[in-house]
Amino acid sequence: MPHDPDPPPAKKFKPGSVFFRLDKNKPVMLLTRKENATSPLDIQRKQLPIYQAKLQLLNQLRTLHSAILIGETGSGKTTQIPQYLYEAGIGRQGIIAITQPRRVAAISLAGRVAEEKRTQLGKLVGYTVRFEDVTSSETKLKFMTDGMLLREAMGDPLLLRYTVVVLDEAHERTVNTDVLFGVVKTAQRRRREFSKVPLKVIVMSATMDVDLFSEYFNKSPVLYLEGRQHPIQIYYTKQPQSDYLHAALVSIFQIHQEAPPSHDILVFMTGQEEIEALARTCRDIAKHLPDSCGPMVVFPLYASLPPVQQLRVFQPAPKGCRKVILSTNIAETSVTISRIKYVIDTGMVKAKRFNPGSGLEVLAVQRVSKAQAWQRAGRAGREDSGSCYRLYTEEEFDNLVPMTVPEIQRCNLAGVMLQLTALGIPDVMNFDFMSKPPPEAVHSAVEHLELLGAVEMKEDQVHLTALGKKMARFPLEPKYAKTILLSTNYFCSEEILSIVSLLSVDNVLYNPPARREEVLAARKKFISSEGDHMTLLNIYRAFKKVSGNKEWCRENFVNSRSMGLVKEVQAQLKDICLKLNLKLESCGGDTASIRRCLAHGMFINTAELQLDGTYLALDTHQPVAIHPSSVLFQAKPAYVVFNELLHTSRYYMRDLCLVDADWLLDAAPEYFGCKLRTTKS
DNA sequence: GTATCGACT
Repeated sequence: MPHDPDPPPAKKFKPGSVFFRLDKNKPVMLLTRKENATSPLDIQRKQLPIYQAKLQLLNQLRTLHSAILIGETGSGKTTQIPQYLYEAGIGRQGIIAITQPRRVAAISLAGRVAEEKRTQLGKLVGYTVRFEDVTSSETKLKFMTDGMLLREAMGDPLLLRYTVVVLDEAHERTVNTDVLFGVVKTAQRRRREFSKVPLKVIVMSATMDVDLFSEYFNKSPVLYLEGRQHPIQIYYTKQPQSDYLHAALVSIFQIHQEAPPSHDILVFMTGQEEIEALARTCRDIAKHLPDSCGPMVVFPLYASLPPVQQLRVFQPAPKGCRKVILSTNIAETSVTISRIKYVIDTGMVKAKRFNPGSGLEVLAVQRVSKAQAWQRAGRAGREDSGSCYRLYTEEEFDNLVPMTVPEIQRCNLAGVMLQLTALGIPDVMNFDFMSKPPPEAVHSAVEHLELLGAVEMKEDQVHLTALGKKMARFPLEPKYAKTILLSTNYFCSEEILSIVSLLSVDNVLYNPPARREEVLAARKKFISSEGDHMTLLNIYRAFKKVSGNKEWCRENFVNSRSMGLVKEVQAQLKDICLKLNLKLESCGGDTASIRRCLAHGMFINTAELQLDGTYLALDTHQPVAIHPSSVLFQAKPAYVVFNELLHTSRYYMRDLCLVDADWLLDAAPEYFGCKLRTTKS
């Protein structure tokens, strides 16, 4: 298909190369691309690029223990390979698992494959994600989130129910996928040692960075598949841009003035605030454009946006009107929008970094990696050829790091280390990670688990305690699991379950900066002088009182979808408590019991008011401050425990609870022995 | 007197 790129509408750009994801010099199994969406399913299946390689692929996969499969989205690899294996009788003794980093992907892929197999979802083809298990004893092709397979591995480290594990989207390098790499590799080796049914591992990835995968899985062969990516013309700026927001604004309107109105624009930016600000600016400018230009609709897109507003980005713009979507990296992988013709890439992203020394995560705006820039560009070529405008020079692009640092190397490892220990991995400190996290991060995670009483060190080996074994049952950060287990001592498990559920769900509260006054007024009636935990609990109680009424949620700036999730999490945690034979009680209005329990569970995060009015974190002696979003911001309590430290302009404590010094001493007498001012003087 | 990218059990 000859490709004639559109002329660049923005004069200050210069064209780069046309973007094809696959390296043409590598051996590729397939070539042509046919498409006919109206044909029956079985014909559609045969028209997928992968079909022509079916026999070749099966011959290889039949004999290999591990394989790396490289292929673009659209090659059909995720839906077809599991079916090919099943139809060829490979792995029939057990289940073929296909893991995904995201729930929606697992669910929709299972639906698609069930349709192709003409069976009811949940029979031959099923899926398992948190809160939803659509499988049965007949299920042979099981789509699941990688977090779910990890959970299953805790009860069955050899994964004996499975004969094949397909790890999809491996290039995303999520924490769970990275841990799973090690878990399946270990299971595969041990099953061979114990002469069990072999476990076949197939790693599927979109990138060309295959050496690492291949090397890790015992030098397994790499198979390449042609995708169906449409060509995308890349443009770079001629000069470096000092202000990417301004550059984005100019580019949007240059495209708007020159391109046909049916061509939608997707702009990648870093966060909610700048997206909302640019959206306002765009709408203002669009109002004052000459009639020749045509109207424009601008939609922000980010994760904390309420669901109703998120759905708007999928509606086609009215005829003659251009759609512009300003998005965070949510549109890189998680949300796919059709009819995008132009991508504008600021080259920036907001991402977590981890400082193993302080044990703190920092959220910082930084440059994207090359792989991420290609991923963004690819969003312009899903149905047809497209263009990507990079708001940086080709030289700047060349200087980007090739790959985003895997998340496992920039996150807090406490949960991961507890999980690995609970899996019975013998030497977790030296776990065979594909990309090793910094040793300091591993050490501080194990120390944290020791302080919580989840593990003990014996002869340089990490051993799970009885408490740790219980903690690992909860799908929570270890400190929250500990707090739940403690709550029976304070007769307030019901309340703690609610609080922990609220804390473990993101974006429970919606805070649009433009409506700040309204938000504050609405929050006022829930505020507790005892801190943020109690305030959250008040909001949750009010939410339940109105049975989750959506109107109430909107009026009170509460995210109803997140609150629904809170309820599901709470039910799941309660279920685990019952299985552990914990006694669940409510303390009613006795909030001191709740705060006592929080003090005990989170004593590592204690801050003490100093004589000069500042606060000191007692574990690190780090000066800290109360975050202005806390309900205790104006107050000066002598002692607080907090959920997390946020490092921005200062070290801010977030989610605070007022506590008594005595409670802390009771909770950890040795730890606080001479730490508290009240005991020192 | 501050800002929360994105997933998952």
